[in-house]
Amino acid sequence: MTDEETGTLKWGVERRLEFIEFRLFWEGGVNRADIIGLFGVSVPQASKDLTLYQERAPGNAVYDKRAKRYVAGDGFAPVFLKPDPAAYLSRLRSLSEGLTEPGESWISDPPAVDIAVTPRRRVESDTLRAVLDAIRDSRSIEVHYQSMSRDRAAPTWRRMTPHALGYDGFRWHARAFCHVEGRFKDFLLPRILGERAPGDPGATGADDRQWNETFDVVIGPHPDLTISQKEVVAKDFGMRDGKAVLRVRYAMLFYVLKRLGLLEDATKLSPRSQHIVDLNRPTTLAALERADFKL
Amino acid sequence: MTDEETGTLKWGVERRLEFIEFRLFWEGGVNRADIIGLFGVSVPQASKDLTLYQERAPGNAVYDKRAKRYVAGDGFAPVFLKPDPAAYLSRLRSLSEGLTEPGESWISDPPAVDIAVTPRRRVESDTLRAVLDAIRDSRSIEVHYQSMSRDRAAPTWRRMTPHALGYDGFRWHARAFCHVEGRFKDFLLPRILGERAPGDPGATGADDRQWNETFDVVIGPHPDLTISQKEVVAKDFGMRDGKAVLRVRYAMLFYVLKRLGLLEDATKLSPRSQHIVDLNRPTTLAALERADFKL
DNA sequence: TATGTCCATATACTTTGTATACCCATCAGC
DNA sequence: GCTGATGGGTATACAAAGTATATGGACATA
Repeated sequence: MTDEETGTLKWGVERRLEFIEFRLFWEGGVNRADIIGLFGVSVPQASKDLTLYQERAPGNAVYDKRAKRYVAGDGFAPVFLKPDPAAYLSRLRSLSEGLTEPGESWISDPPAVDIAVTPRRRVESDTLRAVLDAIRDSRSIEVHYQSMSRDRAAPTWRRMTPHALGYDGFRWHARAFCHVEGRFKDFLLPRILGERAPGDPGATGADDRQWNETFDVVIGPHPDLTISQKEVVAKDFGMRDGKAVLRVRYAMLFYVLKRLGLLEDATKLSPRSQHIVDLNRPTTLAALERADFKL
Repeated sequence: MTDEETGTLKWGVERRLEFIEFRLFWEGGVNRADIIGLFGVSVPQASKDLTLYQERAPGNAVYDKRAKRYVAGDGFAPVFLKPDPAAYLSRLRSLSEGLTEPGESWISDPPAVDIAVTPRRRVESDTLRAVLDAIRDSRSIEVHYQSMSRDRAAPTWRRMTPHALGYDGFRWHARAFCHVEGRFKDFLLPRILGERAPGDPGATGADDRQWNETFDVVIGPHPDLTISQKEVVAKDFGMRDGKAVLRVRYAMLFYVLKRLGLLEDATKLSPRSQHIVDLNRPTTLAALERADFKL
């Protein structure tokens, strides 16, 4: 049986058809020139691709003679990708932050975008590789770590056994067993200044209770909002009966609360900027205590 | 001149070599089976690719007979990609959040990851498309918008002319001229429940002063930190002489301040969770006022 | 009307990739 | 120490995908 009969396409061809569909859906149209520019194929090949796309997805692409390009047809139904707004916006963010090459992202003329970024120390390639290696092989490494302890200014070498990565919304950290203190801790990747000496592990991820056990944060709309405002906030956060439950690892609890603005007593903050409150604050504070974060 | 002489590679081949390099660098090794699995090529072709990679990047790949796969050589020097830890972590995040297909991301066995996410109402495909179209074509649309005004509970149809997108760290919004109020505003994409009736624009992006003009936020370490802690924070944020300047659009000022924890008086917050303060708070408050955010 | 642009298609040719077969080295298990 | 399983390399004949080049058509603009 040939490829043509089975409908199977070569990887490269499928990527191009996917690209055509992406452009039709999100960018309002596609050109032979677009295909040529991105994939470096010849003019006739780009024509063939467009023809093939029309065979595989009838009605999706119609030629707009005025604009001299294909635009999405009325009853557009994606065949090669499941269009996900979150995925598109994620691409747009990567592109805007310079993490993706313009060609790679498939977005031709991105809209004007601004992102509330905050400048942060960067992570070194070697650091990330060393941590990933240690996690993969279940081994320990020594890291030259710049901690935030009250008086120790200079970075020190400490052995640790990482088993996971965490992201708090700003920075990445390694979740690791600290051989010096004999307990699990977070090591911020940007504060690791060097790494050396892979060795035997001190503990496994299964031993990390704070990582493996979760706590339920219960949130609700800020009490000072009007009834209609509360309804909007409830929809924003997918609340039912005025509340929503977030299941969070103890090891991530501090970060989630900080991100949600719930570390302090949110009822005392202006509802204009703080839309939600913690409906179970005493329990949460106890959980934070258990998670080793003393405020 | 042939391709072989110029060193030019077909798009598909180059992707595969890039993939080989990616795996060598970040994932500790690569296999024929990996290439076959991801790109659907035949066994001999995968062999050829590995051979070709070794020709193009001598010494980067060495065969580990024990592990039966290629691993990165000692003097590994990337040829097909510039390894960027931020890009890798961004991929990892997309993968963990389910925004990327496992195959597409090139990360074979991702480490355990947790991300401090917060549940949010989703954006509709049609909404995003309509807004992107309007931005691209400089047109207006009517949106069925659920606003947060104090008493208006029901969503209303309002005409607006979007010219940019903004991301506050949590949600995306359209920066747009509001035809009802006759001024530029932010429309949260998840609160747009419907869209219709493209029409003439009400104003252009160039008219949006709050978007086009910027304000400098000056930050410094929290005064209650010890000297050594301040040094760490200074390095974290790239401060010089105890301060750093962030240039921010007025239209984004509120979001940036919220993200940095600087909406309230940060000196009154615990330095344990709030590491930085606004060194110019009165000016910032005036700027917020100018940005139309009345706290 | 002339010109430029963009799409489509045809032909002859090159490159890339497949299917199949066979060989080699290493390792785990008997 | 043999044996089979696994993973890599390579050769040959063939299929497919893609290129270069040329030609023609539709449409917008000057």
